[in-house]
Amino acid sequence: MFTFTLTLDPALRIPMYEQLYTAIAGAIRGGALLHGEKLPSKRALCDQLGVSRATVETAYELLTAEGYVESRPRSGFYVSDYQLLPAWEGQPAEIAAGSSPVCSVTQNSPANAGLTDRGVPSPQQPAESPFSTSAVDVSAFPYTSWAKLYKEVVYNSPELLQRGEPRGEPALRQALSRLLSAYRGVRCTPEQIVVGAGIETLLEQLITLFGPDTVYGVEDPGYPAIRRSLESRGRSIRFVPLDGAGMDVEALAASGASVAYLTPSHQFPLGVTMPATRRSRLLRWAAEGERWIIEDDYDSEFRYGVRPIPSMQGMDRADRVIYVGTFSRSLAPAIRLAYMVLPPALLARWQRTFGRQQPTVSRYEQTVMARFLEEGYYGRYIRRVGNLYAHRRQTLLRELEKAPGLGVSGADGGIHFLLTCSKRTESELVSRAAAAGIGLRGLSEFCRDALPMPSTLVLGFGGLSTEQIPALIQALAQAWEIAPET
Amino acid sequence: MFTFTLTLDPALRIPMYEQLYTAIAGAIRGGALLHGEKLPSKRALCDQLGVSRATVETAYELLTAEGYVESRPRSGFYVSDYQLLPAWEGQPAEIAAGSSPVCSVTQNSPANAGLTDRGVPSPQQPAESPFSTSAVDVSAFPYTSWAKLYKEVVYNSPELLQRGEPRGEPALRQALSRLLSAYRGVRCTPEQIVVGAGIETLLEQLITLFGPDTVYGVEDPGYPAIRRSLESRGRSIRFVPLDGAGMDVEALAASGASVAYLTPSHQFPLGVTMPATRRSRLLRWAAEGERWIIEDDYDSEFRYGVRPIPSMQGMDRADRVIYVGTFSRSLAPAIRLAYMVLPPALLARWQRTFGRQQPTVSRYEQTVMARFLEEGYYGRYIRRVGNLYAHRRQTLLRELEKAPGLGVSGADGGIHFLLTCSKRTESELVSRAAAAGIGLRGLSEFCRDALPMPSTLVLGFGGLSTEQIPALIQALAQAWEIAPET
DNA sequence: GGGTATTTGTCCGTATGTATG
DNA sequence: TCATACATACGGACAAATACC
Repeated sequence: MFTFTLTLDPALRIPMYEQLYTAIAGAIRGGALLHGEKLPSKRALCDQLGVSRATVETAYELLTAEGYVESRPRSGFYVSDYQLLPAWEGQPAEIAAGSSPVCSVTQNSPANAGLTDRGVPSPQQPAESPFSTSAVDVSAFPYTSWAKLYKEVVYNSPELLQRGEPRGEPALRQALSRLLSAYRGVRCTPEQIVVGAGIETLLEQLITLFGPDTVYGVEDPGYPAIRRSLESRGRSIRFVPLDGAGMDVEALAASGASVAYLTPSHQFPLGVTMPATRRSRLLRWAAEGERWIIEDDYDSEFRYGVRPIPSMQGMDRADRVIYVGTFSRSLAPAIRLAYMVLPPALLARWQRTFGRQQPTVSRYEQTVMARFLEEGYYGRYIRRVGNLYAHRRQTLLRELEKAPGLGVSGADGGIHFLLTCSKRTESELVSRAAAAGIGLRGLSEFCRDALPMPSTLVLGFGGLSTEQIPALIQALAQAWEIAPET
Repeated sequence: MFTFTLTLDPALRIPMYEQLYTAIAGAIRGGALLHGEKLPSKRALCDQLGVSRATVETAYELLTAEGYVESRPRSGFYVSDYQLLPAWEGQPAEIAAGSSPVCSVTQNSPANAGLTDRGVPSPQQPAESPFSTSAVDVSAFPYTSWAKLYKEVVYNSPELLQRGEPRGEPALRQALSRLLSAYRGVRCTPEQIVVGAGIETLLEQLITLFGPDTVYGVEDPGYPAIRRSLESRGRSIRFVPLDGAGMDVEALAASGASVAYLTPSHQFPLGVTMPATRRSRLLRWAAEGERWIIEDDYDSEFRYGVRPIPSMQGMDRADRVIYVGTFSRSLAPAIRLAYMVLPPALLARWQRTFGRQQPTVSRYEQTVMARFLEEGYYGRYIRRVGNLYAHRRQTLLRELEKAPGLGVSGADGGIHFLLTCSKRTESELVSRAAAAGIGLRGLSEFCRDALPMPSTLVLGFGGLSTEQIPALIQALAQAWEIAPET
């Protein structure tokens, strides 16, 4: 493939074959085409340039005669070793001059040269913290099965290359509705399910559906990504405080918000599970008016020795809950596949607004995921990773118990929890850990107005390995000077 | 017994029988109701829903007419074999929205109420039109190579399961920048490229970046999907007329728009290629203020015997052009992979707003696409399909020449063109073709204020096979009564 | 790994415009 | 004015090489 632009202008006085010759010869001299590279075939190039084959042929003949390229019959033209060519410094000036406008090598235009990755603001998250809350263990990912399914799907489903259903593949939505009904008590038909490339994509759609004047109530502390999405769309946000049972309903009602974004099954970042009574009160709040609850069930797959509480969506009798879930945490962050369950009324709105757009997820990967679910791969994988996490979590908690003055909460499920150390302030905890080379995030980073618990950190264990845990915890204990004598 | 929830809301603007019809039809399509299952009896259902029997009867009649269910007299209504129904998925989105059962929910405005086909006794609407402008020939898709690459990528790149770069895989952006430079004269670094799941997704991001008060100028006639995206986001739209060279610059300037959405290389639907002079004037308009041009190059891969004009982005010296492209038309509609090239100033904004979100395209498929490009698969495939299209187009034009009074325009590139038949009005052309079983779309469907050419149709040939062309054209000529004596 | 359809360099006939005689 | 030659550009046909299944 050429990395430079070829433009022929028949209006010029220079014959086109000569323009072409000059451009390619210049590219070879300039190093844009290296020894051994294949030129486009005569037909490909004449099609691309919109000229006849003879034009290209004449140019290639010239190049061959000059020794720039070699013809390998019935195979193609290849750039010959320029080093062995006679020196070209003495080229006539007019040819060299003619070459520059025709063949512009556009590797790096000067205007853009200064704008690299470092020139723009990048996420401030510490590079690779072992306790990152977004890390996920993918070591057990069933590569073989996934690739095998993908291959089968590609081979056997040529129709998947054509346009798909906007909401997502019927087979996947069918599988999802079964999964959600069985494991999360979600009550829905496949019709109500919408698939999208990540929760952010789905949230974008919801924001559009709700219109510009909707006021959103979000958890404080809560998910920064949600706030960012709402802010970038210019929406009004109310930061609603939490208590030990989750979002404060009175505060929510007083806030004037009409859409509440919740993580009831394992609140992020506090980790509390919302009890049924609070859920009922929130549902009642929603049922009282044109109000909606977005239930983000981002990490319900992993529970440790506690009974799961069914989703709020399943308790809802007023059709005010939008259930949202994702495979990014249960399978792998790179799997951009999320889903939401829309109440009928919203579904109709969705159809009006997005019912003609193509889905944002590859039909191939949707179908692979459908089979991954239907054929039990997913269930087996979740159990396996769940055991990994359970073991890791147990090791972690046991090690943390050894150090005095540490408290753990929110560890009933998911892959993060809160760690409190009353002996130091939060910023001390963070900075001392950083000095020891361990990136940590304080709870206050997730708070807007409220700071419910002092000296608290948010620790993820999705990216840890069991072996490194004792050393890590000991390092932390030492950094915080709370280690027991060894 | 239904396994899904039926909720009728008399407060909605949609007639209750239609709500009922939509719910059941959707359930059948989605697979919640399977072949052979018995629907509740009319009496049972009307009692259960608290509606009159006439409501249920009308809904059941609709379902029967559409072929979803079959009435077995004195026994009940049974779900018919959905597999045997005409393929709904392949329908062009705009047609599907008007007539397909799922989307009829969305067509509930009084103005459109009469437009649904429930009054039509014919059991099914025309299958996908052979002349659909969104159809793409995927018969030559290299399944084996794609699957092989995917497998290799999955096996050899475990890191792809982790979070990726928000803009997209560096390898892909590198390959794209090379491709765009070589074939479209786009001047950019890989850093400026952003990858997303379809042009709509990228446009959504641009709409967010430009803020709520930006006024958009779109081509009239033009792309309905673009208007819909802008409308659903509540943006101000100005419909700017075209002349033979593309968008009217004076009208654009007078409209007060600050962002222009253009398809310069093969205007949709007119098919005209914007000449360099018009491009310069538009670029000057943009350079004069805080203005932007979105250059949608959806179609540029296929050209027939004409020299390509490099992209406007490549001519732009003021960094006001956002270049947008997609693989949905060149590879397959289901490949949800589009890209845009952001000018440095916009890139910084993009980073601030979206720089932390995960990309919307699977890292696996991104990497597969990168190798697909780098290793020459893409180039070979494009040439192959291009030859297919060229042959098909030639057959088509030759057949059309046989019939007197037909005029073709905009056929220099892409996979659609305009057909004019001065002997009849546009609606006559459409309705007579429909009566002959051939779905066609008139140019006026794409017009908002302007109707530049009378008696003109927009024909796509991506979904045709060469063999069927003569018969199809003959059928059209007969339907229009312009056939020469045989 | 083997079979087949496509691609590819090459050769060749043709058309058009221009210069020459 | 006409004939000839040449430069440039276009496209069909052939057999080997290659890509795809």
